[in-house]
Amino acid sequence: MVEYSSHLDAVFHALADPTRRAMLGHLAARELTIRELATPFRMSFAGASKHVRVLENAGLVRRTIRGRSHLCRLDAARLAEANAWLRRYERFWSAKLDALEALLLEEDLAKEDLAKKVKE
Amino acid sequence: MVEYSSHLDAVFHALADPTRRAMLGHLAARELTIRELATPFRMSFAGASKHVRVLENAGLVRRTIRGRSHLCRLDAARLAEANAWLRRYERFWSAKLDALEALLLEEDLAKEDLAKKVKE
DNA sequence: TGAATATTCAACCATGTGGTTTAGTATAAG
DNA sequence: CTTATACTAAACCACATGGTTGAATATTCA
Repeated sequence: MVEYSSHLDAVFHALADPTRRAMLGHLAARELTIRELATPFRMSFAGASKHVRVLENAGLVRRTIRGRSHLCRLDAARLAEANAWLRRYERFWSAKLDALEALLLEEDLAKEDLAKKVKE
Repeated sequence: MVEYSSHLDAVFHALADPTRRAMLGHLAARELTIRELATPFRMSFAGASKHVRVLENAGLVRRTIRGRSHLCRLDAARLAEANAWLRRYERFWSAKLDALEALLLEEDLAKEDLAKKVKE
């Protein structure tokens, strides 16, 4: 097991993987079992289970064992810590906030286009 | 060199190391050369230089070569992107639960899943 | 010119990471 | 009791990471 000197090490490491970020996204909707978390991904169940463990070790996910199922729920406290760290640099980007908002808007529009494409 | 599917992969990975976070902290005060960035740390100069490279590849630092010195400055745009990602979970740590925000988050997640499907 | 400085590059090492497969442990259901 | 389900554990693999050292390159200074 890796020892982290700061929560931020573990949290940012956990967030640096798209599978794990997507898992957090799904947990934002509701609590999910390991199997439910694993299903959307094209990887072995054991592999997905290891990703959940990384999220759990980073304190981003809490697990409740209920019978043979492990129910996972999001715990956002560590996300708040990461956000607090990032916000210390806010003055460096707030000057260009309009540009960022424009960029995010464009990304949203791109996603909408993708949604349209899939429907077709 | 690692290929990242999203900026967030590279940015969060860069932030997951305390040396690199400290370097960003120093760059928040003023522009610094590689040597100035390296000095505070108990590691070889080449080692520190590699950390700067990671920050640069993540788009967090811009380099200007000036004679034999490489001047580095913070570029916060990618930090803003990371912050924007984190803030989508804000409702989970800020007590106020805004129904509209929750709805928007769920919509965003649906779009992301679609984007992933299209990539595959 | 020659020496010192600032930096990268290349090779190397130990350990970490994301992934797999196979086996093992509980628990639930027939 | 037996079988299916949910999950972890362990062993393994290829490759990335963080670190080192030593040599190479470019620039400045005396």
